[in-house]
Amino acid sequence: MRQRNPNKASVTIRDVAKSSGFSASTVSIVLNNAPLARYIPPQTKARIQRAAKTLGYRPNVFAKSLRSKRNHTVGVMVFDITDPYCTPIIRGIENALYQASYLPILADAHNERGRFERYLEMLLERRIEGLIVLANWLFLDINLLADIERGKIPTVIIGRELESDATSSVIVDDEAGAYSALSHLYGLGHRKIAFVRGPKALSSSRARWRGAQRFAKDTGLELDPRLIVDLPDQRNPNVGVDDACRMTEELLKRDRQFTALMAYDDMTAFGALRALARAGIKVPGNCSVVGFDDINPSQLFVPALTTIRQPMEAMGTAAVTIVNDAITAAAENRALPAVHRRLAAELVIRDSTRAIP
Amino acid sequence: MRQRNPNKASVTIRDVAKSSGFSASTVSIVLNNAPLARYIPPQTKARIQRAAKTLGYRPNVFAKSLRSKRNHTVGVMVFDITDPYCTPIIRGIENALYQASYLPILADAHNERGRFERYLEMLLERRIEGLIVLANWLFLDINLLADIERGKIPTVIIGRELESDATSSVIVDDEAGAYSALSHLYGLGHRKIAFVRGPKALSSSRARWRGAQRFAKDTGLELDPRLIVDLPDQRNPNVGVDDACRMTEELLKRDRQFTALMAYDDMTAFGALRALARAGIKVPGNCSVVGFDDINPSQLFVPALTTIRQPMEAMGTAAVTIVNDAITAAAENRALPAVHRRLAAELVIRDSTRAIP
DNA sequence: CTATTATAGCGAAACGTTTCAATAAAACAA
DNA sequence: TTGTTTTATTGAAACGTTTCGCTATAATAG
Repeated sequence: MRQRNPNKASVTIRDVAKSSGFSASTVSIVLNNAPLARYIPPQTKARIQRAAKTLGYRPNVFAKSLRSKRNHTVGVMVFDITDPYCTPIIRGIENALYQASYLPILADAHNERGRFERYLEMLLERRIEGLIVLANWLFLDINLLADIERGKIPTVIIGRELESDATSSVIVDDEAGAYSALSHLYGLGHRKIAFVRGPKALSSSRARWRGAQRFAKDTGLELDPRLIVDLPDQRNPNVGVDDACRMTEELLKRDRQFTALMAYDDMTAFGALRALARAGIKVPGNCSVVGFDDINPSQLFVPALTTIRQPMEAMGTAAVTIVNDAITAAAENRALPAVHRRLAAELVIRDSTRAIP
Repeated sequence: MRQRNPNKASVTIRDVAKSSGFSASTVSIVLNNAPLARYIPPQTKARIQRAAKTLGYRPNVFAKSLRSKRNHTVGVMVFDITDPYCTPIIRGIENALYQASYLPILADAHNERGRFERYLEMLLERRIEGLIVLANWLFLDINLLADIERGKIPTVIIGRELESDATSSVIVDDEAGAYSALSHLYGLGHRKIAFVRGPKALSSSRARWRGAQRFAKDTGLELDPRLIVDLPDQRNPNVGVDDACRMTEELLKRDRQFTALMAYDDMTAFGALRALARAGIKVPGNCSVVGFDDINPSQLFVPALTTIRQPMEAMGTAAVTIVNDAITAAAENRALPAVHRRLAAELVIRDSTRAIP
């Protein structure tokens, strides 16, 4: 049914050649502005361009890629796109890729290892030129690393630093962020401070706690172990808020006074806010609360949440820069060592914290 | 530098052929389980499979697509990925595409027409097999439609129904949703109800208002024009909350009693909640609030927001189903008329509404 | 006037597949 | 026996590009 000439779907470079009166080679050279285009007189160029335009010529990417081995495509592997933390990072990635004329292929692992692997396979088959992994949630096993390295594709991991530093990474300075969060509370006069820490398995959780400890040591602030609770090591980010609410209630039951609460992240803070509201404790009147991340809902909340902002869009941009450099390096056959960027987090003061009267 | 044989990058089908002792044709037939594979004895198949596996053969998608004109890729054009309304829909799309072994190419128009067009061009160049447009925010001009139809690619629009119904669509039943929202408030005994309506330019805003009017007519409820305000026709969804807050304050200044407020959407509701909190009005104690959409933050809010849930994930799935059907229809050269799906929205009762004492 | 170089363009090969048409052996029918 | 069908495999062409090497003319140098 679908013969060649009769209803030929798309116009090829040879059609342009025929129509303009030049050869396919010349057309290719002109249209790509290849080095040899230097020798081609403007008149010819113009004729070819015109022909291409009137025919509506659209080069076939597959044919192109088949020869050039390039396809201007980057894989973006997310662990859970539903996580509000993800979205601004994706925005940053998307925007930077757009500037560089790359297109992102999106893969969402749904926090499942098997899915991650299947997607990785699909992406490699597609011959993506680079890969950005957004490790926004737990358990990035060691051998996942092996999976990635097998691909020999320029890769950046956002939100996690791998043990072997062969793979580039972009992370935020959790420790310094937590340090400044606690410092903020301390500056407002708070001394009895409760902590809802993140799951122990998360490296970011450990780093943030280190920051808090460091601040405490630097200033002689005492961290009361009875005011510290931990979120369980579980994998479903959606119930994180419920967990946080529960842990905060647990904390309240201990019946130990505190005037401020530092949450592992904004989601945790939301849970804490709910628990406090239920207990009739006013925020920030009776208790200040500080979060971490500055995800989108935080500014909407009543009261708007004081938090440590991760520069998420910048993280996405940074990742693209790294991957882009790696791609061009590879194209020129130069080796390029892995890059590790650690971005600063920034305190954003809103309505959920207040000085002690 | 990069000669052919020496450091040949990837293993081709001919390598498998050589290694297994059969021809490239046979290898292709076996590996794709083509019709002719019927004649190939299991032994041969096994040998070929084994060779392919040990060599780590990965078929080159470009070469494949070059012949078959198929690439198992679908464009997903979003108008603003930052909008929390988007994420669950994207999740639905991604998941459904994954089931069908398609990969999504993500494009975010940032609400800019120029960017939309550039992306559309890039996607068409990529020969995407289908296109899903997520029109989550304003101004989808008529001629955008022309742009899309020019591509002759199976397309679905989510969140908007185009005037010419040549393009398939998936929308939610805004009118019925608003009807049930108002019905809920009415059922709780509310009679003095304020409205913060959406921008007039948005068709969904008009539809929701129609739903409210219909309910009012059906029950004889009186809609006081002095309790109705409109969000301005503007294009930045991020300041939507501020606008809503301002409009609600405007409403409060009018000094007319109301016991409930129906917001255009959840974002608007957040703004209203803020204004009410500032005015010292307790929700739901002194005033009930109902939103629309059920975006992620709504359940986190204190008080958790009563709202009309859009089945966003299902909308994404539905879009993929439509596009998938269209693609297979096109592959078989059958014409398929545009499909229009209207999904039901569902009332979710949480803590921001309460019966009148 | 001849040798060189710059300019202008083209033909053909190659990228890695899939598929059509052909071939050849084996199985079967007459 | 011969002729036909089924089974098993293959060579070659085609998909639409890009690029290498070649030719041919024009300009420049000696």
